[in-house]
Amino acid sequence: MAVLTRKQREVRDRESRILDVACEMLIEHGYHGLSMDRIAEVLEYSKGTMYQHFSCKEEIILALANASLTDRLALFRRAAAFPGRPRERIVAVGVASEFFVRLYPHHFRLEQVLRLSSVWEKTSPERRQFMHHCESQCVGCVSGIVRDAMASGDLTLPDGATPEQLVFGLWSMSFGAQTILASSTSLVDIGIGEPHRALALNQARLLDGYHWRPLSTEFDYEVTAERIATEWSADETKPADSQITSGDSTKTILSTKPTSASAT
Amino acid sequence: MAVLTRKQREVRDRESRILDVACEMLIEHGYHGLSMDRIAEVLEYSKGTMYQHFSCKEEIILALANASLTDRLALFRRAAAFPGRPRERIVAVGVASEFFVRLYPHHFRLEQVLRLSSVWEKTSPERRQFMHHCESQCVGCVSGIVRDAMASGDLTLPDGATPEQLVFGLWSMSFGAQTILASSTSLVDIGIGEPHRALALNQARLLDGYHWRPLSTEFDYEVTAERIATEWSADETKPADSQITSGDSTKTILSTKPTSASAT
DNA sequence: ACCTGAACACCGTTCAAGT
DNA sequence: ACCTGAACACCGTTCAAGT
Repeated sequence: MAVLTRKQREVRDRESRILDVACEMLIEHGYHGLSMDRIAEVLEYSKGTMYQHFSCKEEIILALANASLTDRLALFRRAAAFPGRPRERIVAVGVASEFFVRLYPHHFRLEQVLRLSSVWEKTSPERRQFMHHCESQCVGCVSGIVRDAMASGDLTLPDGATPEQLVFGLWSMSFGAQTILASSTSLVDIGIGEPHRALALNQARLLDGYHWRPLSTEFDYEVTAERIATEWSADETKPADSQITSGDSTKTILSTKPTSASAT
Repeated sequence: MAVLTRKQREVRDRESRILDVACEMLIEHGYHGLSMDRIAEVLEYSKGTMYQHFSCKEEIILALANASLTDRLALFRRAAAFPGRPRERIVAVGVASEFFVRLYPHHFRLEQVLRLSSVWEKTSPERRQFMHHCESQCVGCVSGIVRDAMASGDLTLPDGATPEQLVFGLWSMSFGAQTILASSTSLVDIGIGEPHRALALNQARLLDGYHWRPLSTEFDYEVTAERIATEWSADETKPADSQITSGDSTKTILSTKPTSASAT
């Protein structure tokens, strides 16, 4: 294996330190609080040096998002590998999503910023492609489960409907709920006390609407979700030092090692 | 009624002209393309004058969003007043949403920007409150229909579930789909050819999951949707001059006048 | 009373000059 | 070869000076 030179190590470390500081700034002061000036000032580099790592401010944001998305993909893959009936595996994906937002509470704010066309257009094709790769792989994970369900007879899609359409339903609902949630508009005064639970229940209803067996009225998926959650939580060892620098910090949860067998 | 002085008229006209130009800039060049400098330059006002109308750039964006939201509320109210069974009225709300995105294709980009905490925090309480008013009224429209369905026996919510939870499901799915759609990430290569149709079908499945009668398998809501759409389209007279200046331009569609009776 | 535009503080980005 | 920081163009916002 290639051993990095001292120089290369320095460069890599500096890059991760830039990302760490940028992430903190974004969490603390939002999009407008993130400035190249201030990152350079905190790290005591010159402004010019920043541009050797990232060609523009937007690239930093996309790099941060890609870091979280990599871990999300790992979580989704682990969920898809959950041993159980397809609908239980979908529940596992839901749990994975919840873990993800807990692990990266700031991620949805990154996505919000990146979805602004004036931001997106400034990013590099390479990083964009990586992001799309993660996204389509995540979609692929879920639509794979859908196909398994169809193969096993648990699910029969109506004429004209595709697995992707169903996945789009789950995705848009989850994405919408998380975005509404993240942007602080107090949901409580609209009457939603537990948004995460509300999301899970609505997703279950959507799948019921597709007649995906066993229906949520025939099987208690909430206990499945809790079992998966406690199982995965047990794998969380130490909270770890930094979120961005080393993907290692959360490696334990992200591995796809087999979990205990599930009830039918 | 109070007749405006010449001065007052001038001020009001100037304000609407500022909003018009700002809207164009946002559509054309995105968030970063909107600058106080350039608005002032186009309208040949001084930068200082801008701040007599809007205390900051973000206020302009929120004012634009409030203008569209006012019309959305009118559309939702008209939809809620649709004469038919509750589930048909929900379909009418869906059609209203589609009309809304056609009328204000830029609106979701405004919301995206406003949901950035660093933007939102700079806006005035008055305008924020107006936005929340519109939002909660829209939610209220829909949850009213849900309650009607419960009263008429078309819908029985499971223990612990609230009308608001169901509305949250519809809302998050719609919001998520529109946002994903608006931010250009080509959905086609994920396998979603007609996103709007996919959204409508998924919403129908969600309501089916709640056992809201008649189920989409028992009744063809697509023809209901088409009937409402053509009916409303007939009311669209002239395309009108400006979107923002006069709410009058779209008044015809937005009125809540009774429509023709619906099939059971 | 209203409007102006110079002035200020802060951006992102570049690049000639250093080491 | 790499790093620096002055310089540039462009922001949003303010406010003393005008009319």
